Amino acid sequence: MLEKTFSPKDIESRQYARSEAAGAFKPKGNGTPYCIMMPPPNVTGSLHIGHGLTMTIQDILVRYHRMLGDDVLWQPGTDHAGIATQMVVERELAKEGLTRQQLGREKFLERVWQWKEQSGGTILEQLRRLGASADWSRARFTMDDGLSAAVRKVFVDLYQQGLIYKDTRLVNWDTKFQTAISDLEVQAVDTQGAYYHIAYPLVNGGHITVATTRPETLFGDAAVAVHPEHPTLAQYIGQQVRLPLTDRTIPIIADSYADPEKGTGAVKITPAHDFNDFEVGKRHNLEQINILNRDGTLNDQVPAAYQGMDRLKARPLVVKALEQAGLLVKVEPVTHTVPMGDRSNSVIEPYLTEQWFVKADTLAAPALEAVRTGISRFVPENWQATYFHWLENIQPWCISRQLWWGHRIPAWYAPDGQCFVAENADAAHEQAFTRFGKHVDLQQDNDVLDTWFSSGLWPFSTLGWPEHTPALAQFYPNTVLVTGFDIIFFWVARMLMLGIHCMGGVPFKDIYIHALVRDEHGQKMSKSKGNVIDPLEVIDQYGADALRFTMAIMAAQGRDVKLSLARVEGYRNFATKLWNASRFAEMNGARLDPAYDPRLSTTALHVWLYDAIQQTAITVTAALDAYKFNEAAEALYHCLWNTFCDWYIEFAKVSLNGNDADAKAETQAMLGWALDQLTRLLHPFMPFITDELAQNMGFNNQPLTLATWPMLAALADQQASRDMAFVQELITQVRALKAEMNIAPGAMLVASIKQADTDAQRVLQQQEALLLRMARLSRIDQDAEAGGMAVVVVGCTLILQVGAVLDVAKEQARLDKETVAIIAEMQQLDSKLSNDNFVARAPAHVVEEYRNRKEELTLKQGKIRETLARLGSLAG
RNA sequence: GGGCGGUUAGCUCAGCGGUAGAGCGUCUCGUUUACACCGAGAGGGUCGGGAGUUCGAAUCUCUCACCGCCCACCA
Repeated sequence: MLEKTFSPKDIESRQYARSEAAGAFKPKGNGTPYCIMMPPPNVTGSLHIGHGLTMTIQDILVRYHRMLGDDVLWQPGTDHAGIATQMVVERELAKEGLTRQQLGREKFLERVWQWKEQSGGTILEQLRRLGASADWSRARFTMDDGLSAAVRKVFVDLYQQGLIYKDTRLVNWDTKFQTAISDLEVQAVDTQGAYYHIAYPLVNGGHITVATTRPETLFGDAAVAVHPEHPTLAQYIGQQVRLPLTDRTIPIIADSYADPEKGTGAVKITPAHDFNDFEVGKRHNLEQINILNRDGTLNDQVPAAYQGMDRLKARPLVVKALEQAGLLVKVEPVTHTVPMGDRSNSVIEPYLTEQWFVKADTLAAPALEAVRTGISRFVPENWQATYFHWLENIQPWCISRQLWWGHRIPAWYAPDGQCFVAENADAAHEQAFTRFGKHVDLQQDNDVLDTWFSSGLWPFSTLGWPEHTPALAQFYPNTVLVTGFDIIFFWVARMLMLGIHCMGGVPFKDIYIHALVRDEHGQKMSKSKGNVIDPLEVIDQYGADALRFTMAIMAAQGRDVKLSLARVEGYRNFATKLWNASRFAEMNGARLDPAYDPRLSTTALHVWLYDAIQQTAITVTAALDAYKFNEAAEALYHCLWNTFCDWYIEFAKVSLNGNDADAKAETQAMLGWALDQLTRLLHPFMPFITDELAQNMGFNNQPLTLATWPMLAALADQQASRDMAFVQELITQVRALKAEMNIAPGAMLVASIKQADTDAQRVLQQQEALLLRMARLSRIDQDAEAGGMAVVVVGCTLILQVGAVLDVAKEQARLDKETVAIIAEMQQLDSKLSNDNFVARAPAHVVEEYRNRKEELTLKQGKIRETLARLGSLAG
C-alpha cells in the first residue's frame, strides 16, 4: 500500500541503495556501448546548482540508454584541482598560523592528501543524493597511480615528439600565488586608470613624449619606438633619449608596431614586461630588463628608493617623481582592461621565466579537422564557431605551475643543468648514465602540471590507458560529453587534442553543451549577492525528483537556466500528482496484466489512452535522442497530468464505480498498463518516485533503469481518439457554459440533442455515461422539444434545459456573439481560399485543412442559425 | 574591435514557415471520497522597431535599437 502522502525523503535513500545493491549502475557487459565521462568535480568541492544541471542531464541519458538495452558506463571521478585545492589547504594552515613554506613541500603534501581523504567523498555522496547512477566502483581521481602514470607517459611522449618543450618567455605571472598561469586563467577586468604622458628628454635636446598606463615599468624600458613613416616623429629615429629617473640612455627605434594613431605616436618598449614589447625587443635585439621579483615587488634594477616596493604602490611615487622632474606632460583618466588572475584576483604581470609549454597549434590541427568533418559534433551546433575561433588562434600552452599540489613534472636535472625527461627517476638516471658514463645525482623539476593537463586525458586514462583494457576497447571513444560552455577551451578542446594525439581518434562523438544556471532573474549566483540556491537544500525541501525534473524541463538548448524555487515547487507538485494517481489506481484494484493489450480493446476510452501514451513515448524518445530534454519533460508532464489524471482517471471512475464487472476489470488492467508505461517513461527524469511506485505496485521487481524502454506501435485507426476528442469538447463546452451563466458546476441538468450527424449519434450513445458524469448531466434526451441553452459543436447541438432560468434575450445575444466570431474566422479562411496563389502554391494538405475548417464552421453556423430560429419561435 | 546569443501573456520561458503556447501569478466558481502540493472555468500578447523574401513570417533575409556572454585589447 502506498502511503497517503508522497514523502521524497523516505524513499530516496532506500531506492538508491536498492539500485546500487542490484548492481544496476554497472555496465551490463553486452549491447551497444554507451559511455559518458562525468566531468570530474573538484575533489574537495561540494555540490552546487551547476552540478545539479549537468549531472541531471547525464543521468537522464544514461538511465534512458540502459533502458534501451545499451552497455552503459557512466564513469565518475574527481579532479585534484591544483590551485583551488592548494588554496583551500593553505587557508586551513593559515588558521594555525602556518604557511606551506614553513611546513615544507613533503609535509604540506601530506596535509593536502589528508584533506582529500577527509573531504573527497563529500561530493560523491551528494551526487548520489541527486540520483546520479554512475558506476561508483570505477571512480577515479586524477592523482591515482594509474592516472598519474598516464600523465607521465603523455608528457614523455609529447616531449620526445617535440610537442612539449621548455622555453624562456613572457608568461602570465600571478604575483599572489607566485606561479605562471595559462592565458585562459587570466580575466580582463575593466579598471579605472590613466594614461600618463611622459616626456623622455632627447640626448641632443628636446624631448619625445610617450604614453603609458604603467609608468613604473619605465625602469625596464629598452627603447622608444616610432613608426618608420611617422610624419613628425620619424626624424628622431636613431637618436638616444635619457630614461627619466635613471641614468640610462635608450635608442629611438623604427618599428611598425608603433601606431601613429595611438597615444602620442611614440611608444616605450619594455621587453620584459609587455607581450607586444617582447616581440619588438626580439626584432631589435633589445635587452630584456626584468624589474620585478616573483612577488611583484620591484627588484634591484630600479632606483634604490623603489626597491622592494610593490609595483602598484610604486606607481604613484614614480608619477610624483616625474612630475617633480617636470617630465609629466599630462594625466588622462581612462577606463581600460587589466588582466586579473581568475583565482587570486590580483593583477597579472607578464613575467620572464623559463616554463614548460605544449606546442598547441600542432595538436589543434587534427582537433579542428575532427569537428569540421563532423566526427565530433557540438550540440547545439553554434558552439563549434567558438571552438574553431579559439583553436585557429591557439597560443603555446604553458603547462608548468610553481605549485606543490599536482603532478610533478617528470623531468630531472643533472648538476650541470642538463635535463632528462622520463617516466620515473630510474629511467632518468639511466639516461643520465648513458650521457655522462657514470652515475650523477639528479634533481626532479620542482614544478607541477596544469590541472587541465591530467583532465585532458580523462576520456581514456580512466579506462586504464596506457594498458589495453577491455573497458578501453569497449568505451573509447565515449558516446557523448556533457558539459558547460565555460570549459570548452579549458577542457573540451584539450581532450580533443590529447585524445586524438594519444589514442589516434576523437574522445567522444557528441559534445552536448548546456548553459549556466542563474537565479530567477538571470543573475549569476554568487555568495556576495546572496542568491545562491543550494541543490541539497532544494532536495531536502522538495525532493531530488522535483529538482531533476525542473532542470530537465528548463534545459532548452542555447539558453541559460533561470531557476526559481516556485518552479521546483511546481514540479514537486507534479511528483505528488503522480503519487496520488498511483494511489488512486492502487485503491481501485489496478494491476499489471501482461496479457492485456489495449490496442485490442473495443472501448474507445482505453484505445484513446493507448494512443496518447504511444505518441508521448515517440515524442520523448525523439527528444532525448536529440538532447532536447525540455521537450521530453514537457510531453511527459502534459501526458501524465492533463491526459491521464484530468481526463482518463475521471472517465475511468464511471466503470470502476459501475456494475459491469468486465468493463471494470478492463479499466483496472488499463490503469496498470498505463502507469507501468508512464513510470518507465518518467524514470530517467524522476528515478526515485518511479522506482518506488513500480516496486510497490508490482510493475517491476528490479530497478527501472534495468527495465525496457516503452516502444509502442502506432495505431492505424484514430477513430477512438476522434470519438474521445468529441466527447471532451462537449464536456468542456457544457462546463464553460455553466460557468458563464453562473449555474453551479454541480447542478445536474437535463440535456437534449439536436441536429446530430450519424457519427455524433453513435458516439453519444456509446459514451453517454462518460458525458453524463463529466458534464454533470442527469439525462440526455434525443431530439426533445425543449428550450434551453445551446452548446453547438460540429457534430451536434446539445441543449441544456435550464427551465425558468433561461433568459431568451441573453441566450440569443450569446449565440449572436458566437456567430460573429465564426464569421470573422470564416472571412479569414475565405481570403486565403479565394486567393488563387494560395490554392496553387500552398501544400495540398494545408489547403485541405483550411477547407475542412471552413466546412466545420459552416456546419456550426447553420446549427446556431437553427437554434436561434427555435429560440425565436419560443419567444414569439 | 571580432564573434555568439537574446528581445513572445504580469513573471520565467517553449515554439523557429501554415489560424499565438506552457508553468507560475491574476480573476470567478467548486469539499463530485486519488490529489486543495487539488478540480472546473476565465482574462491576458499587433511575438523589440523598420524593410524585404513568400500564397503565407513569431519563425527566413537585411537593418536599427536595447540587453547578455565569449575572445582580443594594460600607448
